[in-house]
Amino acid sequence: MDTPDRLIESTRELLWERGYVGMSPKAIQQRAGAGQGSMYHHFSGKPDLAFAAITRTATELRAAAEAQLSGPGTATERIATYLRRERDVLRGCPIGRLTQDPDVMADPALRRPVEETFAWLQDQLKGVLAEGRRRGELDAALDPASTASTIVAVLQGGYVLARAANSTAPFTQVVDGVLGLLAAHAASPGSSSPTQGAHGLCS
Amino acid sequence: MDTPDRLIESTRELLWERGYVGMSPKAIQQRAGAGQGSMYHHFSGKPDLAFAAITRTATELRAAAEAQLSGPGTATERIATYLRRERDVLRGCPIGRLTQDPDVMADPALRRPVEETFAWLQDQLKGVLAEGRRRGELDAALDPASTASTIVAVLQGGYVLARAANSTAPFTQVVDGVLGLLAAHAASPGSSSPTQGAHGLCS
DNA sequence: GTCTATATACAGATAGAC
DNA sequence: GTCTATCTGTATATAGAC
Repeated sequence: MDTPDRLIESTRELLWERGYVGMSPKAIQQRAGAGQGSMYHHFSGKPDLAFAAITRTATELRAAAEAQLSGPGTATERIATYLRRERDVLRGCPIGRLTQDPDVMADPALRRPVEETFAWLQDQLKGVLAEGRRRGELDAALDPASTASTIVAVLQGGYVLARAANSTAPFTQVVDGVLGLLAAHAASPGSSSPTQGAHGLCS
Repeated sequence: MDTPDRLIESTRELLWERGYVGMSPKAIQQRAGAGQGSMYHHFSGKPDLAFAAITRTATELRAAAEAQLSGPGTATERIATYLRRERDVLRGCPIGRLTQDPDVMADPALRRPVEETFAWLQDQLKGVLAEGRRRGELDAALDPASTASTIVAVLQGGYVLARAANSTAPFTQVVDGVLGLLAAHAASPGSSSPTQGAHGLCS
């Protein structure tokens, strides 16, 4: 790995652990084993490095989600694969945490990949759910868009609860819960769906 | 409001906006209209002030939740009142955001009120759900504990999605979604509940 | 109680030698 | 490309006068 790469990886880790505000250039350099001059030769400064780090993390996250969501199996199975893949639950979501970082949200360039990643993820899930519905795997009354949002919200909230409790248990619990809900919306063979309202997993 | 109070309020705001890591003593003083010496006379330093601020915020949050959850109405109605109360959605959750703050989570004294608030909230919701079930308002198969966790996760995830999108719409959407789910678990009059698994809102 | 002075370290770079 | 100054400002206090 060359120096720019090590600097980006170092920045990614620190961004995940401490956020943009809690990360100093010095810490980036030390973790990367690079000098001051080296860092400023390859990058214009902290925002530039953060941009490279965030976009790389976002790209990886998309690639992973895409792999799991486009694998074999029913819609529900693929979503289960995605939600249950191995995660560093107690470290939190490397993209979701940036949402709380005032300096990231204040900078349009840094903010954009965060916003786009969430939009993309919701859209992917929506696509999988819509496909499941078309194939007759899922209840025709289920709304793909709001269900997708709810799944992402449960995921992000699961991280928060896990960190608050310093335990992965709440994360596992809510993920199991949302998957159970999805299972409850499997189309009953031979019966066109009943159910009420127009909301998310319930609609 | 006396000087210590103004300092605590100032700290609460900064903690909410910028987090512990992003908040300096100088900023606290300026916002409170207090001098350096004054701040260090009343508080031993940044951690001491943060502790006062966090516990105050936690206390207020509990009082508000308790008021809404113990009001009149069915279990579902009270939870709807709680979830739909006015919130500064785009500012995020003042307690939940601390979960991402490395220096808060590393300090047991600062961490405890965060952990306890989430535990308390889940327990309150669990109580309301259990009561609703006892009264026959909710499906007997619904699990109060995991449903409570899911509700809190959706709430916290809703904040994340809202901040990512810079819009309150995703928050409203997921809150409506989870309330719709709860409505779908209203005990059907005269029919003992069907449904599958043992998970959260679905169980 | 509040103010001003002082202090050490770090943040976040820039400049120029090698 | 990398290293070593150098620089301005802030972080986070402590000390002592008033």
